[in-house]
Amino acid sequence: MDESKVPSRGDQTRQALLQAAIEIFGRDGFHAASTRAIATEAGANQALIGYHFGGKRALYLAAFESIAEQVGARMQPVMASVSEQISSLDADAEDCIPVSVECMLTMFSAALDLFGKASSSPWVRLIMREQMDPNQGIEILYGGIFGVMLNLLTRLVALASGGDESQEAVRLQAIMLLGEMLIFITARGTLRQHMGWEKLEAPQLAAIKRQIQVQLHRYFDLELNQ
Amino acid sequence: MDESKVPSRGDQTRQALLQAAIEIFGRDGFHAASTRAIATEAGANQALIGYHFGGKRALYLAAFESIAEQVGARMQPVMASVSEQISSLDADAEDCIPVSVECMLTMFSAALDLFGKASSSPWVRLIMREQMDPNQGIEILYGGIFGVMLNLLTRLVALASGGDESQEAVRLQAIMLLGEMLIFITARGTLRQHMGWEKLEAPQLAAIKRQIQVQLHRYFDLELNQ
DNA sequence: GTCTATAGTCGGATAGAC
DNA sequence: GTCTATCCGACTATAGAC
Repeated sequence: MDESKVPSRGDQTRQALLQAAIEIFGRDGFHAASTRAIATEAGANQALIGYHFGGKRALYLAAFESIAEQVGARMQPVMASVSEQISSLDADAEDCIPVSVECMLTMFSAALDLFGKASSSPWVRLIMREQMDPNQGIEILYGGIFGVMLNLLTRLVALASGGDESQEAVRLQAIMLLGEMLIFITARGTLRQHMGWEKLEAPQLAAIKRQIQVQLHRYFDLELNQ
Repeated sequence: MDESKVPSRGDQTRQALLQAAIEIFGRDGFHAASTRAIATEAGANQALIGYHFGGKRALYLAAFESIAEQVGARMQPVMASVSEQISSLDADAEDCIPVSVECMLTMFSAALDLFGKASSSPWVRLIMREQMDPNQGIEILYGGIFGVMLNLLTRLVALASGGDESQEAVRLQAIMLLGEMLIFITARGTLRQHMGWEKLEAPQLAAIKRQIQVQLHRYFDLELNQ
């Protein structure tokens, strides 16, 4: 909770356990992951999980809080910037559509960089895994980042299509756009097989972003001027 | 393997275990699901899993084969019809684009009907869960139905955009279109929250299909003539 | 704070009667 | 084919020495 001091021995252990937990829980899932494996990965003793966190489940939740912090730190500045940009945007303004589309691209780009290149980053696996366990309290992330993202995207679609953000068509379109991007993060196996990509790194991410740009420009009737 | 007879007692048990396995594995994941829970759900004895399938893991794989069969039975007729339709389609023909787009809609519609149905949601959960475990043998599904679907979609995108199906942009676009549709199946929680939909049934599916149609027509520069 | 040792639980597999 | 009973490994949690 307090990062102002030199980390003590206990803090180091705590941190190592958190990092190992994200790694192992993400790789094996909650039940398949054993506290022994996590302790080994962290170079700590298994009994210390009980001491520092109270138990396996509590460590799991602590791992999500840690992730939520990191994701927030990366995405919130982008979202704030986009929010600010459109708050001063008139729906009748001439540049309304191109600016809106540009904002969408900014958001998608940031998300792809964060969740995509982070293929090395184990917490993407953990988030995706958790995605489908309705029983968990991971609304930390959904109510948080993803919800905000989707709402912002809906406003942008409304602006770019001259509609209202309460319209069914606008909201559906926003979800579809989100899906276009999310598939690159969630269906990596398909991506590897269909594109022949071994990695998801800068060149691949650039290709994806470019295609999203093409798609958005065609959809919103803009000229491609790259 | 043979559906020509009245199912024997053993076949009934086998079938009940498979269905329960899809349900429980999908709900809890492989490790968290216990053979006892599956047996109870199936109204069968736990020891029968060993007898009929050999063990927990083998039951798991059998569940996927069962899903693949059922999905294949529903999707293959549609795919065959689309395949046939485009095999007699000239890339320079005047109606090439509208026909291709129509074929895409046919595929999406069939897939949404199949996976959107409440009765198939246990499959969907199981498939999605497996999506992120790279170690599993779920090429049962990917090498099969999904691969064929994506390849067909790629050919349609190539035809409709005047490109070649080996082009990176065409293949990425096909994945993006797939993502647009899949998100409605995979992210039902988001859908409920963002659209205020309690169910995913005929009226909702119709709205989704309509928006996909709008999107495809705008993307491929067609007039909407509904 | 960290360790060793272990208590207590659970779950997959299987032997063997019917 | 189905059932009961049980073995045995693996796991989490914790008591207690340092």
